[in-house]
Amino acid sequence: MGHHSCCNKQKVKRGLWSPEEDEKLIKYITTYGHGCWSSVPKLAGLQRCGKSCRLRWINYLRPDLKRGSFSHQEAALILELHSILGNRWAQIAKHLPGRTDNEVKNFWNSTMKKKIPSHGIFPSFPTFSNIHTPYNKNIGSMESLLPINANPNVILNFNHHHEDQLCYPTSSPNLQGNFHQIDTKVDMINNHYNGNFLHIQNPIPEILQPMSNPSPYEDTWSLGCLPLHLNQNQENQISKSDTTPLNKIINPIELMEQYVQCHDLVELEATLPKLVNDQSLEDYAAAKIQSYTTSITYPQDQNMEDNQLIYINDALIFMSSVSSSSSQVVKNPTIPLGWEP
DNA sequence: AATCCGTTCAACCGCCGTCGA
DNA sequence: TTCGACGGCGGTTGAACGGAT
Repeated sequence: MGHHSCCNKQKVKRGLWSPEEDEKLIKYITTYGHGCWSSVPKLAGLQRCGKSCRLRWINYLRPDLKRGSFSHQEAALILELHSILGNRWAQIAKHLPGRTDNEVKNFWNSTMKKKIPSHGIFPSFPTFSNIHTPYNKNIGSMESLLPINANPNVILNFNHHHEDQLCYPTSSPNLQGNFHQIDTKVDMINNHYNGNFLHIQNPIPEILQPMSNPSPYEDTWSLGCLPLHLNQNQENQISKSDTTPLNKIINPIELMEQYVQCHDLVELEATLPKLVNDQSLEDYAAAKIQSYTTSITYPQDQNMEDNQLIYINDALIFMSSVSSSSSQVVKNPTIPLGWEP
């Protein structure tokens, strides 16, 4: 187990920091600044390695840190950003004033991840965390592009009208926006893989638009849906993964491919922005979450706050409905018990 | 009161990218 | 161009804590 070079030269203390050590570090940094971290321990009179000092300062002692639990708005923002950026905690934390990457990561792993149904129905909002893209070095094969069940926005609807038909939830403006966003993500993936995947029209093709315009909540996940028929392979794949009708969710990429095959879509590359590098993704993410950040910074903006709460409500309601395998339509959404940040 | 067990989160580890000699 | 120092990041660990039994 090799230690960082600065730790090898001297005997360093490890483990939890004592109040005395904290005091020394605070005193030194507020007086002189950290400069070169490797020299901080010696100059501050600490038996720690520079890296440990840096971590302690950044994650715990910095005066601008916001302590305490995460707000609904912050949780919503993390959810959204994670769907865009994957496990890039430092990037996510940049949009959360006073929060550190470590804090966001811990919050995700201990609170949010846990509350997402563990039976694989839907690990998170559509995420890049298991996609090998220029933005995320994590993985693997094209098979892992998006796991079956990964997309809450594409579900099989088993209500009275459309049994065995695949439906997009379409009526919630917030989710509509989210779905639109997925289109762009898919296009980003397409671009990265030299257009091997379909290209999707933007705006969304008419057939994917709401079939009616019901109230924002009432029919979010069960009505106003578009029937799409599955081939035998998809049916088999779904039936292997889950036996609960409402929980049937399929790979959105496959769905889109099938959609294109069925409707002979013409490629409309020019209609979508080309987001192929890190900066583009950052810009995209920044634009996408601007309203959230604004509201966090200026919580008195009630409209913004409402929008965020509606957004997280949508997300949480869906998670709740999926995990409970209930086909009941949620008419008066509230954050389910235990989902408070 | 003692023990067990699950959760949280501070801290560590190892890897990677950058920079300067 | 190479190499070492360093900062930054994400994944993981384990101590501390709290609730259940």
